[in-house]
Amino acid sequence: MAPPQRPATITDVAALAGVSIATASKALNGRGQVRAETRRRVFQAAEELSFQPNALARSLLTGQTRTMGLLTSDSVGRFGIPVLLGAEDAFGAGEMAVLLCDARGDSIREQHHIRTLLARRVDGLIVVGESTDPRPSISRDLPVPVVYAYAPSEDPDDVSFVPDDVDGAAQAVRHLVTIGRRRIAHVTGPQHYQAAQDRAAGVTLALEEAGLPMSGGQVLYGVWSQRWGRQAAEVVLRADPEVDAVVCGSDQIAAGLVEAARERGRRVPEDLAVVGYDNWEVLSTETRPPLTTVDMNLEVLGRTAAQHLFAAMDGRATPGVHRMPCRLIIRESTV
Amino acid sequence: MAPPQRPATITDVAALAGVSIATASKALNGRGQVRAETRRRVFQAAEELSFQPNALARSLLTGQTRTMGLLTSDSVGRFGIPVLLGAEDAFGAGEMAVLLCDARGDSIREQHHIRTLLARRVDGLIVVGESTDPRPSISRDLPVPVVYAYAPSEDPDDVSFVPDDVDGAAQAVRHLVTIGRRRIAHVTGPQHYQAAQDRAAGVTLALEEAGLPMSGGQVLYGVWSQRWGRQAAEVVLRADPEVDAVVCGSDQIAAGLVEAARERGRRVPEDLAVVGYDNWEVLSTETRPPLTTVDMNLEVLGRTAAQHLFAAMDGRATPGVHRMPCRLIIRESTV
DNA sequence: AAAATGACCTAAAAGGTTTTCGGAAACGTA
DNA sequence: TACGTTTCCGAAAACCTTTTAGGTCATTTT
Repeated sequence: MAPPQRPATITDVAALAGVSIATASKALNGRGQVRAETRRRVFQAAEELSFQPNALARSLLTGQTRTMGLLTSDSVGRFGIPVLLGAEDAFGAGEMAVLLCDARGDSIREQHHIRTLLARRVDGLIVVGESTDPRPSISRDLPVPVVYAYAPSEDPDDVSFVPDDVDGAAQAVRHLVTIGRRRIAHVTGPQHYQAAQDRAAGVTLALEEAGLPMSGGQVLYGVWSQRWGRQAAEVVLRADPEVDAVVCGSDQIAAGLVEAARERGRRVPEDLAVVGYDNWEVLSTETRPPLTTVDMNLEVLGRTAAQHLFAAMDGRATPGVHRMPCRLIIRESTV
Repeated sequence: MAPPQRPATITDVAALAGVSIATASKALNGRGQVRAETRRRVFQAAEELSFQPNALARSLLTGQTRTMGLLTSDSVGRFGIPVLLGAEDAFGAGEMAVLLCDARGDSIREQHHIRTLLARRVDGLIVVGESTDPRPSISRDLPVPVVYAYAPSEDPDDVSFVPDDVDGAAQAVRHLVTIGRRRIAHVTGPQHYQAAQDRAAGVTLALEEAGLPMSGGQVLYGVWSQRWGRQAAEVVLRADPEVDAVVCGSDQIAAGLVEAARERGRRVPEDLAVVGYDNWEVLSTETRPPLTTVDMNLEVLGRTAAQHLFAAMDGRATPGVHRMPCRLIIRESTV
């Protein structure tokens, strides 16, 4: 009556069904020759004992743990989560488990995590960065495949997935051109960020395509904050009072810029169209008006990285930096 | 010369050191009697082969995986992450690993995750909710201890850790009273949320303590958005034009309320002091002015939950709902 | 009737580690 | 020399599952 303290093993099942261990295993896994009646008995016994095969024993034997390590350097949140969800989707639901480690930007801690993950015999590793700046490779001498997401590896022989920021920013500009804007400025984060450089490159490229100058004559680098967005509004408006659109390097910057621009009497989007970046919904849908913004499709990126890790575990890896397309989300901040 | 394809086992180490497997194991783990010279030889062999004990085999034998499952129902982010970090801290760095599962609010998926986590023989489970509303217990008949964080279990025999929202909101009001505010309103989320009720109760309690009425006569329930904060600003100002402070149920509401109040000519904090809730830094430090807000200490909560899980794994559980203190972060939105 | 086939099942090995128990030296004591 | 003690080490069991290589029996073929 009382549920067994020790979980049931296949030995218990076999005993209850009156067969050998081997037969029980084959019946449960649908392998080998086993009579229908026998199979039924085994299943019934397993049911009765609520038997759950011990994944450790199985893994020890097969050499496959069906577990991947997810190594993040940021505090997981912003980029780690979409990768996690994507990874869960990529392998059939619950097939694969994810061991999560946060190195908190400390490479000693990272090394330590790598060691314990390997001791647990994970089948593969996904390394998620906190920015798109290239990071040192960890793949040297590792016995399992590694895929880098968001932050690419410095080693071109590794497999990396990053958002195509150049194209994302270019899409934003093309959209603004389409709706008739001609004096377009660009406000973004610190110049030393790859993301800031890429997005600036995309803006520049698309402006050249359209034969337009950059309003204010140059990209405005700053920090990734709302505060800088507010400051930048003044700079932009002073440099070119006729400016009719701004592409921002992040939704935070855009939110600040919109707020400050409205206070200075510019209507958004009528006088000034504004585009953000990240589609961070808590910001981009709550500003007034809601922001047109570039979505980096992080869930798709995460899922793709996971799928690729799966492929790499089968020995089918395609090295290099893969740039994943972004998509423009059009809301009311651009007509 | 070439590094071995197959990772080294203790058998390899023992062979290289010229001892038996048992001796090698004892030497490496510092157990049993083994001569210093022998121990040295074993360690050297292990080093040379960069031996890393197979955690699967060890777990299979000892019955301890040093792994816990973290089961979230929201999309991990907002509440799951602090708990994860706290959990990592609670067990010595890297001692314990965390298997992360997101049920995405689907109880079928949750059941499935529980099964696979048990099959992997996790030592314990932490269940993280997305609101403080009580949730169904999963502890019935589980062979491992379970601790609930943020959302308590409906079963009072389970162990739950939740923020003390009543006291958190009361702290906010007491602070406002201290700085001389006398007409205090409360704007919060949907009434059916436990969090909204608790915070409203805390505000009411503290107002009664101070012998003050609630500005507007009643709590304003709405939704947890910035948009509602903006609407609520008008309601509050119309209901009591002399209102001098508002306690908000979330930073999002507070951000919207501050923005709208300023547009209607009220200076914050001179004319109207505003307190948020959550200390969601991306919002609370970036508004103008930065928000005084209630921090739920989620990392402490997570760490405590993890420590308690550790205790429960040793059979020392203290059932019940534990309310963890919040702390008021004072910034410029209150004088 | 003997041999071959096929259907169904089982014993045993393998995977890597820890632990228990006993054995073998080396040494001191009577 | 015989015996007890201490110190160190090794054989083997245990954890639980999957798979391989046979083995047994009934049925069909020659």
